[in-house]
Amino acid sequence: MDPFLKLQKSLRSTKHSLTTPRRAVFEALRGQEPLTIHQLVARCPNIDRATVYRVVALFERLGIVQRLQTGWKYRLELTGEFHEHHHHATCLRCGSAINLPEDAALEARLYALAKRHHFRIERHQIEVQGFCDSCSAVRT
Amino acid sequence: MDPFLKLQKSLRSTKHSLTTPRRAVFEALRGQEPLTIHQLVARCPNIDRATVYRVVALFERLGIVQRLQTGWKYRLELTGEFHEHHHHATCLRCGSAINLPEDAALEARLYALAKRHHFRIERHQIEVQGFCDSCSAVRT
DNA sequence: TACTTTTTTGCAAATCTGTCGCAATTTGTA
DNA sequence: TACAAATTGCGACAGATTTGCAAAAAAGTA
Repeated sequence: MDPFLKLQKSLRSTKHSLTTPRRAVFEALRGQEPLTIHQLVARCPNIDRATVYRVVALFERLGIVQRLQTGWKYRLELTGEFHEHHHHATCLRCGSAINLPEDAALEARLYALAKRHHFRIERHQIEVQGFCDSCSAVRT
Repeated sequence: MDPFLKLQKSLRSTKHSLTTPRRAVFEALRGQEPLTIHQLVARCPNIDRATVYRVVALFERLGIVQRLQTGWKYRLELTGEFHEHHHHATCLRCGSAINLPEDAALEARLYALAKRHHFRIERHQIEVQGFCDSCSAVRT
């Protein structure tokens, strides 16, 4: 389903409207990499900083956006519903970030683990740090 | 090995001393759940906010502490070396954070996935959001 | 369409967070 | 104990995030 329609639907069903600022934030986040709030504000021209914060808060509440801790500062990105779900692997040596695709069996185990602890998962993120192919070689 | 001795060793080997503030921060973080910086400061009586920030920065550099994104604000906790490794589940409704224990099979799958992508994992974190037992009930 | 009601937004002010310089205090060492 | 180096507390600050409120935009209704 088209992410845009999904956004509309998600807003409608919670009695919110699809306004210009909300559309702008959504578009800005559709790019490849997760953005810092600073970058996000920069990519939403003519939209007040306070409004961007308010839209992000709304989107987080609706499960449209999630924040990740990448090193020092957090970054924002669309959740799996609006963006292909994947995991993030960051190289400790060169700093590059690659995406690891979803793995159904892995997710299944995670859900089972949570269930054993009476927790119902709605979303999840997996972050790994290590060495990418080329840096693995260099590091000996 | 006793976590405390480990801390001493870690500090010594990098020419840092085990001072009162550092001991206090370490103790505060040994509790069950990860703490927000605000909670951490509150649990270190008579220790200046700036000092707590400085200790946390030092501990992060030494790999003693790591920061997690649990919902809205980040939280701090001891790394696997000083604390048993586990995953975090944050309730979207009440905001509480619980720990899910390590699951060997799950980790194995994650490592295998990374290996298929030529990435060598050194560390990882898994964060899940959803509803805790009591909030699951309320939400119906 | 014209009018009313409800949501959103922009702006400015207020509040938090995290950082920095520096003098005073504590720790390590001989 | 005395000296040198490391660490802390305090006050001041820059940047991040939130809030109140009036204006603007969107939704609902006749």
